[in-house]
Amino acid sequence: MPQMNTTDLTQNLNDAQREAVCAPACNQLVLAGAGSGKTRVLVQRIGWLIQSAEASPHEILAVTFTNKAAREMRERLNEAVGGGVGGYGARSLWVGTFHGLAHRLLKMHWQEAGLPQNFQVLDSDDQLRLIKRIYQQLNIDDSKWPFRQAQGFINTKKDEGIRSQHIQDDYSAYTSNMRTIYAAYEEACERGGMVDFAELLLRSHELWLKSTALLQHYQQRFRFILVDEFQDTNTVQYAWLRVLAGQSSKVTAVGDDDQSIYGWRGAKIENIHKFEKDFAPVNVTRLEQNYRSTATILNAANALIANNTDRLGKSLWTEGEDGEKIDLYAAFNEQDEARYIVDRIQSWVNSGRSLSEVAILYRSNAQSRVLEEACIREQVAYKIYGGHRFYERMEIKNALAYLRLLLNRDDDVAFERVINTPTRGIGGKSLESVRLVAQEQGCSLYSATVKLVKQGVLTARANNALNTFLLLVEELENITVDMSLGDLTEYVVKHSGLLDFHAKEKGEKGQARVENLQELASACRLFTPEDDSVKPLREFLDTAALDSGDTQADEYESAIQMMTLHSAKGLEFPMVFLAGVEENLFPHQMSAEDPERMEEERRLCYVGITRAMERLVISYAESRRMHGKEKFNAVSRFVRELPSALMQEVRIKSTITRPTTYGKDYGGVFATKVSSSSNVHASNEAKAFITKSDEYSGFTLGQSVVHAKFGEGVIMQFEGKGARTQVHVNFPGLGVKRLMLEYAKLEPLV
DNA sequence: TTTCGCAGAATTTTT
DNA sequence: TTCTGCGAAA
Repeated sequence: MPQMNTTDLTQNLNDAQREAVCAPACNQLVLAGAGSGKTRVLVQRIGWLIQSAEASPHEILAVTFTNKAAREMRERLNEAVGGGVGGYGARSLWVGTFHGLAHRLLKMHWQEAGLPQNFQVLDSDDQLRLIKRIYQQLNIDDSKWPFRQAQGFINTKKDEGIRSQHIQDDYSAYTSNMRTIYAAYEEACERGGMVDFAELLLRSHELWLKSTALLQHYQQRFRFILVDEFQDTNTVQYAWLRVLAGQSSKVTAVGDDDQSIYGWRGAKIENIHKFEKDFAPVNVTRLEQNYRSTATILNAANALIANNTDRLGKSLWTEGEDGEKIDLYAAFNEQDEARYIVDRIQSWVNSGRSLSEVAILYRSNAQSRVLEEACIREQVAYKIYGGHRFYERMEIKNALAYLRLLLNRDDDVAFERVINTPTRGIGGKSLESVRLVAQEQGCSLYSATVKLVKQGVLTARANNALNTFLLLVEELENITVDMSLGDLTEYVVKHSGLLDFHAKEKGEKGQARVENLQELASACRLFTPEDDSVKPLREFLDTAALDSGDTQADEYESAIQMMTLHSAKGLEFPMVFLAGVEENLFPHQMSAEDPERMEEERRLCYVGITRAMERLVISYAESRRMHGKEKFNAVSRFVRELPSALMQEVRIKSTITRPTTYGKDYGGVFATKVSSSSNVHASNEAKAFITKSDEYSGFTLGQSVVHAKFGEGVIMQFEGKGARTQVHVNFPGLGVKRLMLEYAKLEPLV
């Protein structure tokens, strides 16, 4: 194995980075600004510990927040330290997410943790279903107490380390109701051997406290603990860490208070402050030199975030160039905004740059649609992140539920999911009887069904349907018992009837679902079990529960990336568009009242700006369709907080390129574009214009037109189709006029 | 039991 | 606008 020496490891670091990497064994807090080489420091710190013989890999624990970050860290460690021959390298060192590590511990020590060996991890969807069932059981009115409220309540409490019996009675109906639901939920999880995300953490924290011997073992083992994204830790995670670290382990916390954007998920930004006290003495290092963005972008980000209070204080700087100013575009509406953005992207491509260097970031997913449509129109390849993750898709969850049932008949959540999927004539009535028996006998739904069928008290039809289901599950297990994981899954998907069921769904949906189910089977074939003490299926299901499955994302495809600001954290792009930067949207309306949430919105904006390496374009729409209604929002306060010296407003007429088209009704000639942003895409555009002109009879949004009476104006919106098309035209000085296109006699202004 | 249609709601989402 | 969930009809 090639041995790297210590100088090699540190020679490419700046002073602050080196200080963090080469600090003697101590507790350290690394405040790492955006783009300051955070991951690198983390990896090199571990490398340094090992190479300076401070620690063996076996004694190091590295914690991240996402599977992706964990994977990346592992890869980079393998490069830096070596893959782990004879337990020396990165393999014997624990790297994982809080949840992943907690899961691993609970798997290893299930007895001490009071869990069945084959406990099942519930994702939030499973959790919600379980809660709904509990409502039925307890006869609670969900119009008064929404399901989501109960789910939020339970998760928040668990995140704070509070179990149902610890909840103080404040004699309010709310608290007593929620406590009852929480308690029933805990009981249901206990009975079914189910553990939700928050429970993984809480349970393993309790495991530390309950089993001193175990705790001591791990305390002695993990002499060095490193935590990434420390600003995102919640109360249990912090407590877990603190207990594990004990008196002697050294903790390195890396984070950025300015990038804390998950407060609404229980993340406690205060944990950074607490860390300094609880782990004193703490060596604090600030990484402020940025290797990502231009000085202009950084200065804008600094100016923005300076409006927040209670910061630990950090100011990014770069040795690099000032770069271009930040463009600000005021769009007429969201359509115009999308068109402008796509237009800019085309110029970017025409100047020889790549699509994959571009990202469009927005506050909420609903914004993606218009952008997506604009991309389709102009034939710009795009990829949207977010939405449903692979393992959360309905068809996949259905398939997994069958698989879960094969391993554990008592998995009530899985049972409920597939008892009538595909529909087999088991409706609410039959299910109700099953639930009743289960409740009376304190057994799972599956065994209740078995009992019920034996008794034969139901109608012949219901009895028959239930029995068919039981037989199906048994048969699936018997036949697949010796199959490989891939064959097993394929068999189950097919013979459970799921494949046909989803294939029958109308539209392209069915097709997509079938493809996803096939994708699942191939994921199973590719799956390599690591632990031969358990069935591969068991291991696969565990992985699926904790992994969102975004691994297969084809990263190398040349396409622009569209995502929410939240999912952009940790990424960087040469060209970034921040779209929809308007009051009520960003900052979001729902954060308007609470100053703390407003600061979080500002941090979100800070995250967005600092994603950009070279170019940043901010846009907002003067009018925007939201929830089907036309809204007029002011430009975001965040824009006003950026120094105007760093900005340039894009002038509509001079900068933006606007195609003029004449539809079929006007002679069937497609005029070429007035200005010159693209030749390459000309044919595509012509194609796109056919649909456009059909819709708009030859006019396009944002186009300048002349009206006989009102004079010159700009088209802001179309309404309706064909002869009944209405146009909204903004005439400077006169305001927006709604006109019937047929009678308005508008002339295009070239 | 299933399916269809209408009313009502509608951030962000690492695990 | 678009999705979800529930109630009424087939």
